[in-house]
Amino acid sequence: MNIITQIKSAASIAIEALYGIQLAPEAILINATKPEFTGDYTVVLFSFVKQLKKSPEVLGEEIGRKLVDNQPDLFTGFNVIKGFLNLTVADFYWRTFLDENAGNPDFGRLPATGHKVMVEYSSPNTNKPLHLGHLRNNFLGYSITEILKAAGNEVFSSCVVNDRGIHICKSMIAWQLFADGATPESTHTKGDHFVGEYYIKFNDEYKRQVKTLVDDQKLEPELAEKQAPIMEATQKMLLDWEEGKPEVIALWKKMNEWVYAGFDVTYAAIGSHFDKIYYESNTYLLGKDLVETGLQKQVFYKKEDGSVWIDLTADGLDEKLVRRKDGTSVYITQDIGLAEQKQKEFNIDQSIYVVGDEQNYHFKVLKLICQHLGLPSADGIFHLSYGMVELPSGKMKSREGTVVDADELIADMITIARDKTEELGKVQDFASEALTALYQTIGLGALKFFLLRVDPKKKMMFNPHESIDFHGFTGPFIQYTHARIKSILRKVESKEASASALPQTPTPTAQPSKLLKQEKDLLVALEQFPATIQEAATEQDPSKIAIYIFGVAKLFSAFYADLSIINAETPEKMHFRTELAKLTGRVIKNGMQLLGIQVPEQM
RNA sequence: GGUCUCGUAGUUCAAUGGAUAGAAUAGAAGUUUCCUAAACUUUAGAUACAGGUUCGAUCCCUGUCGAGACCA
Repeated sequence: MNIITQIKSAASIAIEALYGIQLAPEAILINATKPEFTGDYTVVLFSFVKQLKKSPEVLGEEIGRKLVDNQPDLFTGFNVIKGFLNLTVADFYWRTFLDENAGNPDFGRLPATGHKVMVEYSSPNTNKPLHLGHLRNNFLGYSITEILKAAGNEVFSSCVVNDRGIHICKSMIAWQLFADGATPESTHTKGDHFVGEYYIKFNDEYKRQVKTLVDDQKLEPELAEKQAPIMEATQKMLLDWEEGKPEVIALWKKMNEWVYAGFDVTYAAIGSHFDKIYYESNTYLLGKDLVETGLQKQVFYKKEDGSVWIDLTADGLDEKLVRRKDGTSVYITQDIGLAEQKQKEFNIDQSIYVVGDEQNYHFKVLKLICQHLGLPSADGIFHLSYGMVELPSGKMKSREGTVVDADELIADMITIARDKTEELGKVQDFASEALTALYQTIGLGALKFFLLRVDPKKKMMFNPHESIDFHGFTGPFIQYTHARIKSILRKVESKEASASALPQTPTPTAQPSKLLKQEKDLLVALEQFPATIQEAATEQDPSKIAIYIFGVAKLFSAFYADLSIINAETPEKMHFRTELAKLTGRVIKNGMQLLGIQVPEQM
């Protein structure tokens, strides 16, 4: 039981003893005490002033006195300022906490909940390479998967590959027209980039054809867009694909393979991993049966033209089409089918979709329809909606060439990491493979941390020239802190090794000294790790972890600047601080792991 | 037009209705005989505007202005 929970229940017991009124511990508000006041944690008294009919000052005095009297080994002092009861938690508590957890490699991990969760993320199109927006998606998806695991859930990650449809056909047509048999191998191009180039070629040619039709044949723009020969050919190819025409299918498979080979490289670099991959070419017909079920259950209704709809006006939305009059299904039908499939396949309680916030409406509708249909997992559908990554020039637009390519960005980050590291000149003793790995760790660490440190729900700004820093609230700062801790621990180890060669003198069990501010601040923060994981899992927000770990690293740096570990005043202090450094290093490592970021032993 | 989201230091981000609104960076000033200065310390700087609810509002409600997304 963590300290905040203990304070809540202790306060609840004290209040009942004093006033005979039962307050649920959860109803008591506990905050960390602000640094300008004495104490560690603060009970906010205002909320029960009315119920207990006493002034906040009197309440504070009485409750504070009772707490200290009841549990002198937990509370060693209190003071009341306005409506705030500041409590000082005993050194004994913090020392015990350290003793109990310094040797636990899984510190922070919560007990199993028995819940099964699926996290769907990444979901790329097979007609172009990944960009900065995908990176936010991938990092979030990976991180939330790790966080939910750490919070005790069984988690499956999945990815839905959008491998069919008109946009794929565009790349295919352009390849037929312009490639002259070129392949990624023959051009030494990464497969996804190779296919992406033909998607761009399609758009260029298409634009040209539309312009010609408008200028020369005076067609209306809308008509020209439909009648452009390249577009007509693409539409025909889509029909051929749906009919399974062998040469179209063969081309489609070949180009998709190129793209997957490219994606694999990127996924390996960023560490994305999926337990299950769904391909839309396999799943796009799912949900057709559910339309019939919905009609039978009268959740859906048929219009005169034969199209099928659901009326969501009672839920504050509008009417939504679920099957066209020609019998073809729409996007959402497939998603309903896939939701059902996931539930059947994995028996999940919760299904999380990491998808951009432009689809907020879509997922609201999806969940409502599943609920109306009575699908077992419907209430567990959760849209982890994240904001767009914006550039100083505005929104990224592939048509305008303002997308930040994922592979290029990653390569740039690694180069910057290399340059900065070489500048500092601390890694002469590294082997060259170790250096390569280090640059990758630092470069990706900087990028991942930058994208994960802000609330996913909010849109964020990325300035390619300024955003990535290696100082302050960044991944590399935290990695550096970890490297320093490891360095100290190595030194302590070698010191102990040489000391143990000498005859042992039994160390007298000295009375533990009073905790210094730097030591206690760090301990108080470390104790919050499990609670922070719980919070990040509940709110599905990795930024909670990022902010927390940064705070820990900063406290360690302050501690490190003021107090020596190896040359501590007494052996008892040296041992205590070594354990403290060990646990700090572990929290940093485990916490960064939840963000998908590695930490080096040395940098 | 309808629905929704967002406006916080120069900039990028925090803040379950609680104390004097926190960080980082950029700015100013310091710290290296001592465990890695990618660090530490000090300093200055912000809630778009106008009302309302509350003991207390960045947070809840209404309106105005501004940015964005979605649905037609």
